[in-house]
Amino acid sequence: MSTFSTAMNATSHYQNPNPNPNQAAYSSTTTDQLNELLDFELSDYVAFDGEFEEEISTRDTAKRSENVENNFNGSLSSSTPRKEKNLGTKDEFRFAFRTKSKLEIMDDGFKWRKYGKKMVKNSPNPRNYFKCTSEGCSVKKRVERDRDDPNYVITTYEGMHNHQSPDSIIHNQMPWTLQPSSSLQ
DNA sequence: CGTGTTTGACCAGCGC
DNA sequence: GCGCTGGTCAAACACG
Repeated sequence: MSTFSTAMNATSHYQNPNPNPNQAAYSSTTTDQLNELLDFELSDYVAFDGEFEEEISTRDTAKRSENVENNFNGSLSSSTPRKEKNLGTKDEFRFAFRTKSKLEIMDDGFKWRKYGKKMVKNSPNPRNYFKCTSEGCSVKKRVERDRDDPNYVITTYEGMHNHQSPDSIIHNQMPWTLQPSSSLQ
């Protein structure tokens, strides 16, 4: 495992979970503020570079601690590491975080098109696959419920947006503001 | 009719 | 080589 960061408990400095280099930093909003605005809790997020490709959801069940509340806490690696297929370039950015939400679909300001849904091993919950619908933007995200705690939703972003969030342009809001979206599914 | 979702089929990587 | 698994495709479908 190489570099990754867990910053959930650090509400003071907060990185943009939406890997978009076009976006400015929005340091003025805290998770508390978000939690008030939104009906979910951004409980954990993990950014990892190209070398750290192990998926959260592939954590070995047998190795799982009963203390789920520790979240990932730097121990995301699975005991059965599975080499993932090349993401195209090693520069491909991946980013996962976990939110406490009743809704699986977060409106993060970008427009997503669902292109797949799959039951995955070791999880009773299906995984949903989304692509950014913006032309020329190949960012993908995966959304699934935490098998340990169905109250949590695990979202994994893959790639960088090459455009601005339509929502941030129109409403000048945080481009990565995650909002439960009742309009989707 | 246009847009987005659903879902079964298909493909590639990996372990045995 | 074969089976398992995760990821993607695309036709069919639903909905406004």
